[in-house]
Order: sequence, then structure tokens, then C-alpha cells
Amino acid sequence: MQQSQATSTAPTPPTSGELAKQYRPIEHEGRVWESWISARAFHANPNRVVSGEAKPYAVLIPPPNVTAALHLGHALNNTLQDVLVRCARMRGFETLWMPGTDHAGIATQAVVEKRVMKEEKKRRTDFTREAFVEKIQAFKDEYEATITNQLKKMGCSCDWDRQRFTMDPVCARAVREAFFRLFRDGLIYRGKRLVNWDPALQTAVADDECYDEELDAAFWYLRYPLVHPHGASTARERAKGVLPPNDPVPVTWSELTSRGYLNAETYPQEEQAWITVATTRPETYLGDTAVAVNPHDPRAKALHGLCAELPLVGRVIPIVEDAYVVLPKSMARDDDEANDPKAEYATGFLKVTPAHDGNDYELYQRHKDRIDMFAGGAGRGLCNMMSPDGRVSDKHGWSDVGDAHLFVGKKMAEARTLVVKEFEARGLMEKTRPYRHSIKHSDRSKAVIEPYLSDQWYVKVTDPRLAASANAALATEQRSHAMPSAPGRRASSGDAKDGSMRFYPARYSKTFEQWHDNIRDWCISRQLWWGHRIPVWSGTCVGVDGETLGRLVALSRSGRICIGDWGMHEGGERKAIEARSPTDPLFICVHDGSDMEAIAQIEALGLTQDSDVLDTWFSSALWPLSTLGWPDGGQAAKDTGLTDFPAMLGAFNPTSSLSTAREIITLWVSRMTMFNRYFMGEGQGRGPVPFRDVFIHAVIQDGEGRKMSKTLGNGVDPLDIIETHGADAMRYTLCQMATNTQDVRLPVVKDSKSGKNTSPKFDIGRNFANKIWNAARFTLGMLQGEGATFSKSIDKSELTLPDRWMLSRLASAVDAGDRALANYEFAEYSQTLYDIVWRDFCDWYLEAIKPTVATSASQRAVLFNVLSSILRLLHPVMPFMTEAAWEKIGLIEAPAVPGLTLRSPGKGGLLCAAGWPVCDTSLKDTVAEGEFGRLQGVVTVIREIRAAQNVAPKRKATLHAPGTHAAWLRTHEGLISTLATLGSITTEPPQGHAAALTFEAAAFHLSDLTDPGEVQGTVGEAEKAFLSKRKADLSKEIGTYEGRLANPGYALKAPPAMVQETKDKLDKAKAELLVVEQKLQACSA
RNA sequence: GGGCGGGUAGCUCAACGGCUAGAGCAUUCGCCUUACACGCGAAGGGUUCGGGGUUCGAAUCCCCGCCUGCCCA
Repeated sequence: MQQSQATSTAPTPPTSGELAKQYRPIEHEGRVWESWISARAFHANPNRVVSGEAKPYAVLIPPPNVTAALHLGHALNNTLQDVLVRCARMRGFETLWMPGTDHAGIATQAVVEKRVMKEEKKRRTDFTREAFVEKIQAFKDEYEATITNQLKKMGCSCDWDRQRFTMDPVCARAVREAFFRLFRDGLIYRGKRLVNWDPALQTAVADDECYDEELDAAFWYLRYPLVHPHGASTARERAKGVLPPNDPVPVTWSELTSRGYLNAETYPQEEQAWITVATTRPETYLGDTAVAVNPHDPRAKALHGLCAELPLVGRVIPIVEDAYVVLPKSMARDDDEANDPKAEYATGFLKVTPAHDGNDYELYQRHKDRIDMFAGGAGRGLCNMMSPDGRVSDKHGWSDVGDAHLFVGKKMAEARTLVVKEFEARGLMEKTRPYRHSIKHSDRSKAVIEPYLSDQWYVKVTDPRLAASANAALATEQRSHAMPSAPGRRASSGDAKDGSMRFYPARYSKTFEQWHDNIRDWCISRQLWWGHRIPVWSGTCVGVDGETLGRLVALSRSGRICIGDWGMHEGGERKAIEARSPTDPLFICVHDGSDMEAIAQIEALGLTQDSDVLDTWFSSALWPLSTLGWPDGGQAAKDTGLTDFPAMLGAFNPTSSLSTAREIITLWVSRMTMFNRYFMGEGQGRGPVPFRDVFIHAVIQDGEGRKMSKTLGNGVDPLDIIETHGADAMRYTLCQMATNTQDVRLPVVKDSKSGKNTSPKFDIGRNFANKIWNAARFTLGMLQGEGATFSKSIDKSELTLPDRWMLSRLASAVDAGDRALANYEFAEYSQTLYDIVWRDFCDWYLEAIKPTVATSASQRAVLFNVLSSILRLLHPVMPFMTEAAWEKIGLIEAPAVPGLTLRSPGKGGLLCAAGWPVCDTSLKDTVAEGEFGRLQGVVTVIREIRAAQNVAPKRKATLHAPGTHAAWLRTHEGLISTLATLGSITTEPPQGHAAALTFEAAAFHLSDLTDPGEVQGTVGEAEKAFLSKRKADLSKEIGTYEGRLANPGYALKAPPAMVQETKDKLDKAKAELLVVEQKLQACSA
């Protein structure tokens, strides 16, 4: 199977003990991956959690869309998750990383439609629904495989046996169950919503299926006569068809004049007054239910209590005040308003057509009560005057036709011409102005899109059991306002209910909280073919006789179906099924998708299944439940063959951490929280949270701060980077970039050879991987040399200074790394690794032990333990390279360092199963750190002067030290000589030329810088320059300290220890300056 | 419109009221020093966006402004 494939492509490790000079990822990644998989190293066992053998750690992958291959943002997010997961595994948690993909309804269907159009020149509607869904399914299989492969190439240690897909049978069952329960509990209802309607195809289309085209059009200025509102009662009666139309009482200009209406006196005083609206779609006036005016409009006050009357229709509509209305240019209050391009065309009066315009719909929502009252009842302010085929119609919500029947049945474009003609004929058309603007068209049919009111399904997330419960999940310190106390049982610590969810960085809790504070009900129906079809059958009660009714009630009582008997429309009246009239609409939700008997009975009544599918986020919202087998682990086990499925939910929900992007907080995190708490909380909404920690990672941008996108061509393909730099290099670089900021920039360059996008940043990771590889290689050489045995045990009192220093540094690094990871500070963790490996271990420790390690059995043991620790610390971020090195290192057996616990791996000896380093505080050695720090200081000074004097790198110079430092230098003579390339250290004064240097305010000299006779003329100059620079630095430093101490408040108010510290530093700098000045004088003399 | 970020070396970022504001890359100089040239040693490079305030002390906290980005409407 897979394994044989891998061994044929990836070479086996070299059989000799040596490692290659360079780390070449391609030679290791395949083999290492196979070793993990064949050991089932990533497989989680829920029974170990249930039995209490191990604590759980679980992460759910944010399921990538099957629409496209993964990009660098995915690479970042999944790297970070893998770091968390691998670290938890090494710490001994029973660790689950659940993989899977998302069906991504709109996006995937759109991509496939485009593909089919390109390849077959066919539309979706040229196929049956089943046939087309099959095509999408095939596309999904292809991309799911691509994505899975990418994740594996990155090294993601998911439990691959448990991979899910949001539309697979296990997830589908969760969707059915969730929908059924919400339907049953009254949390799902039907409501109206504006959609993009394609009148040619007679379907709703998504935003991304439309295009804008600029066209020459016009603004028409229509006059609406003003009337007194008592006509409203007539309108209301008329709407109900009770009374014949009455003529409302006109408002005259003289009346407006007396009301103080601007310029009213300039009109014929005894004639009926009017207001003028500007519109690009005059035909929609048939659906107007209000006129809006800006509250800052000087005319607004005079119009209080008045109404407008729609010509021909005779509908009396209210004038409402709303700040959305653009003031005409002449009334603009500031430059911004005056420069609004709409101000140029505005009259200050806006016709409000809520059923046919998105903005008007919003406006209607804000003034619902008043508009509805005039229209004759709740919801009647939405007047739909169009039929699905794009004709004026009085059958879809418009009933008060009045004298406007001449428009009925006309296409919208014809209606426009007619409306204009009628207004002109009545002297109500003030003027027309040409206007060029963009008009939405349907991609498929090219028809002009009509905003259209249609029935949609909603989840009532505004119910406190959902939104408020999500906010209650937040930890107390992350809440900005108190939550009402929970009904039922109170949360106690550890049960992961109220107050147990935290955001990292904490500021994102605000996004979460405010989203729920202002949430609106969630429209879950989508006019698509790809997705979970809404499990509701609808029709009327016609043909439902007593016997049938009895059968339905029985099905309902046994929980197989749920009859929507509370009035499926928001605000609708509750009505028991027995009390229904034959024309009442009937909605039946079927619990189990495979319950063919129930479905057959329902369909026999003429009821049909809703053709819409659920919003993709509905199934995503169930991810923490569905992937763990909810609602029926036993059935999930049967579906998948994973016999331990029933234990999963109990073992791993709530999960530990969720890592995702910012915009996902509202789309996904919110909904998972609401659903998990609702369904796990027995309908009270206070069940456990789906995850305790929510980590929000930064967004990767290109070097110019732009989002990476296909259209910009600035995206970087993770597989390209893995190919050129290796997976570890990519992972390390991404991890190192992952600061807790909002976005991070990655300069993108095009590789001249391959033409592919890459970034110089990835060299950081590649170089780092190579560095460790070579450190491991060197160590291996030291530990495998002839007679390179270990001491039986390590006696800490016998360790050398570098050993004690290195162990102390290691303990600090483990500490810092632990702290960083606990706070999701991945950049910090990476920096800690970089410093311990490169700066401490390679630059200083390895260099320091070179002369002694070959002959010291205890030093070799320390060296091994340190390297072993470092590989473990690095493993989560660079799993391949560390595992490959471990293939050799892991075979070595050495005594343990007291205080440093390194659990050796169980399963197959793999590093990924080895223990995370645990350091006792006894490893911290401040004396050794101080001593070694001094030593680094003197070595650095010597190196500086060697560089300044251009001393040949291999030349062994002589250090002349003052008596004050002689004893200390002698103690560390070997080390200093090695690190600073010295031949000898002496207290004798130098003979002939020597360069002066200062260390700890004492004068030192360095001689034997050149061969005799090879005296360079520039030597003196170089020394002078060196000393001058030192003098300048010291003077600046002294200035800083003196200024600080001269401030009277400093000594008074700053902590005394700090004041003393400043004084000490000042003394030291002054003393050194004295020496430097003396030397400078000597130079010049 | 509401909310949240960012502005520090040529570039990418640290510094979370106190070290002479630090790293890596890039640049310059010297080195193929037996683990590593994907490397080693060293150097140059900063009015911390502008202005005001609080404080003994501000890149950091507060206010005003400018620039820039994201999320939600």
C-alpha cells in the first residue's frame, strides 16, 4: 500500500552513523512521514481518556473548503495547530487533531459551474439536480485529496483515520438532528428576505454570480401629492377590501406656507402641494410604502403628520425621518455631504420600496411599526408588486391596485415606460436627468437583477438560549458587561460551561461579544443545489382527511416527524394541527433522512421537500459535535468502522483549542458556541463550550500589505516552498512570523528560474534547519568517536563551567518556551528556540567544549542530554528534521542529568512520542551564568580588537592582563584561548607593538598581531580609531547616567536598587573612560 | 457608521513604564578557522509618524491630528 510507494520514492537513511553535510528535506520527509503513519503515532484513543489513564487534548481543524487548494494562510494556521498538538502529545496528553473538509456550498457550486461552462459549454440548468450534484461531488473528491495531501506534506499530525467531510453520513446525521431539534423547539421559522432575483431563470442568485455593468440611464423626478393622514384609515380598510376607496383630504400650499415649509409661498396657494422623489426605477413606485426625509432637512418639521398619496394607486403612505436620506447639494451641511455624488441628484425625499430595494428594506426595518400601520398590519409594509417572471403583478403581495391596473401584467421595462407616460400625463413628472450608473446583471442569463422578496428559513439566534448563551461562555475577565445568571444549574469550575472560554489575543473577545449583542436572526436557506437539503416538506392541508391526520399525529408523537404547528412565520399565530383549515400552509420536518416511510406518507399528501439547501455554516457550526459522533456514536461507528466512535464525544468535547482567522469569529466560532451549548445543554443553552481557548492568528499579507489573492497573483503556494526549502523551513518561518498582531507581511518575490512566487523569508527556516542538523552531526561525531563512552552517571559538582552554563540556559529556554506556548505566542517560542540553538548551543557551547569533549565522559553525557532536549523542543515546529536526526541520536543511551527529565519515547522510539523536557529549578545556575557572561565579555572585546586590527583569523595572539585579572584568567585560560584564538595569557607587559583594550575598566593589551617585520602602517591608526570610538560610546553612556542622576526626582522617587545600579554603571563607565583616554594619549605621543 | 489593529534601522519584526531602543535579512570589511559559506568573526545604520499631556523616567500610558489596514453593518 502507501508504505511501499513511499520507500520507493524516499531513500532509506544512510546506514553508517554519519549524517549528510547539509540537511536536504526531500531526502527525509517521505521516509519520516511513513514512520509516523506506520506507528499510528497520531491516532487518538478516546478510551484512555474515558478510563482516566490520560488527560485529553483536542483540536478540531477548521475544515478547509473543498473549493481550492490550500494557500499560505492555511499553512500558517495548520502549522500552529500542529505545534500545539505535537507539543501536547509530547507532554503526555491523549491528543486528538481531527481533520476534515467543508463542502462550502456557494463557492464550490460556483467553481464547478464555471468549470462546466468552460469545458462543456453547459449551464447547471442543462442538467438534472442529481446529475449536477454528482459533478460537484467528483470535484470535491479531487480537491479533498489535494488538500489532504498538502496537509500531510506539511507534516500535520492529524488523526487521519478519523477524517470527516461536512456532507458525509456522520456529519449529515448531525445536521438532521440539529435542524429537527431547533424546528421542534420553535427556534426555526420562515421569514422574508430580499434576494438577487434573476427573472429570466426565475431563481435567486448569489452575490458572486452577478456582475455590475455601467449603463446610461436616468433619474426621474416624480411628484407625490401630499394628503392628510386620516386618509390612512381608508387605506387600511381599503387594503382589507372592506370599504370602497375614499378620496383623502389634500394638503394645499397655503397650508404648507402656514406650517413654515421652505419656499411654500412661491407656489399657487390654493392648489394641492406635492413633494418630489428622484428615482432610477420609477416602475417600483407601485410598491412604495413610505417616503423618507432626512431629519436635518429644514422641510422635515413642516411635514410632520402629513402623508403622500401614490398617483393612480391611491395608496396613502407615511413620511418617515431617517438619516440615511441624502440631503440635496443645496442643503448639505459640510463638504462631505456636498461632495456625495448622490447629493447632486437628490431632492431630499426618498421613495421607500422595501420589497424591491435593499436599502429601502433596511430603512423599513427601522420604521417598521409606522409603515406597517399605514399599510394595514404587521408585515404589510412590504409590498411586492412583481411576479417571479419579472412582471407587474397583484398576486404576490400587492392588492390595493386602484387605478393602476393598467400596469398589471406588464414586464418591468414596459411598466417603466408606462409609468413615466402616466406621470407626464398628470403633470406629475417634474423632470428627467440622464445618469450613468452600474446595474447588477446575472452572470448566467445577463438579465437585470431584481431585488426580490422571498421566503427563507431562519434560526432564531436572538433567543437567549443561543446568542446570550454564547456570550455567557466568555471568561469573566473577557466580558465587558455582566451576563444574566443562567437558568438551571450553575456553572462550577472545570465543567467548561459559563465563563470557560477565552480568546487569545484577549481583544477578540470584544468582537465575539458585540456580535452577539447586535445579532440578527440567521438566514439559513440558500438557493443552491450543493449542500444539505432543507428537511422540510411543505404544502397545504388540502386532502388531509381525519385518517391521514391521525397518521401524521402518530408519526409526530413518535418523534419521526415534527409538524410546524406554531405558525412558521415570525409573529404568526400558533395553531394546532387539528384546528387548521385546508388552505393553511403545512410544514413538516422529517427527523431521519432515511425514513422513507414517513417521507412517502408526506409526499402522498402532495407536500414537497424544500428545494433550498442549508447555509454551509449550519453544518460547520456542528463540527465539534458531528466529528465526535453526535448524536449517535454507535451509528457513526457502523458508518465508519471506527469502533471507538461512541467514546469520542465524552472524551474530547469540549476541545482544548481552536485556531482560526479573525473573520471566522462571527461566521463560525459564534455558531459553534451557540450550537454546542444548546445541543449539549439539553435545550437550555447552557451546556459545555465547544473549546476552551480560541486563538486568532494573524493574516498573511504580501510585502506591500495587500491580501494574497489569485487575481493579484501575489499568493505563495505552500507546496512550492516545501519543494524548495522543506516543510520544516516553511513551518519555522511561519511560526516565527506569528506575532499577536492583526496581520503580518511576507515580502513576495518571483523566482527567476521557476517563475513561481516565493519569499526570501523562508531562507530563515532553511538556514536554521541546516544549522541544527549540523549541530546534531557534530554532536554525533563527538559521541561516536573511538572510546567515546559516557560516565556512568552525572555528578553535577564535577561539571565544567560551559556545561553548567548550558544547562542553566536550557532550563531558561524550556521555561520561556512553555510560557510562550501557553499564551499562544508562537513568534516568542520560535525566538526562544533560535536563541538557545544558535546563540547559546552553537556559538558558545559547542565552541567552548571543542578542546575538552573528546576526553571528558561527563561532558559528552551533558552534550547528549542538551542536544536531546533541543531536538524535543524543536520537534513541534520542525518535525521532519528533528525526527530524521533522532533516527541516529535516539539510538544513543547516556546517563541523565539530575534535574532534567527526558522521557524516552514509547511507540517505536519516535521523537514525536518522546517526552517534552522538564527542568528542575536546580538546573538554573546564576553563578555559572555570571561567570560565563564575564568570559563572553572578554572574548568579545578581544575579537573586536582583532577585527579592528585586521589580525589574521588563525593567528594566535598574546593577551597581556593586569594583575587584578590574572587569577581569574588563569582559571579559564583554556576556554578563553580557544574562543578568542590566543596563544598565551600573561601578566608581563608587551614587547614591541601591542593594541590596547579595556575590560571591566582595566587596561589589557594584545600582542603578536602580525609576523615580525610585517609591521603595518595602519596599525596605529586602527588602534586610535578603535579607542576613539570606545571613548565616544562611553561619553554618551556617562551622559545618559549623569543626566538621570542629576534629576532630583530620580533619587527621590525611583526604586533605590535602580538608583544604585545607575551609580554603579556610571562609576564603571567613568573608570573605563579614564583608561581609554590614557591609552589614546599614549597612542598620540 | 460601529469595533479592532498597525506606523520603531533600507526590509520584516521585537522591546508589554526603567539595560546605551534590539534581532534576522540586506549592506560593508575580514575569513572555505575540520559541524555548518544555508557558515564564522566584526562593522555601519534609528528625531521610535507629528503635536500636546501625565510621570523621577514614555517607543510604551492619556488627549488631538496625519497615514494605513482589517472585521462588522
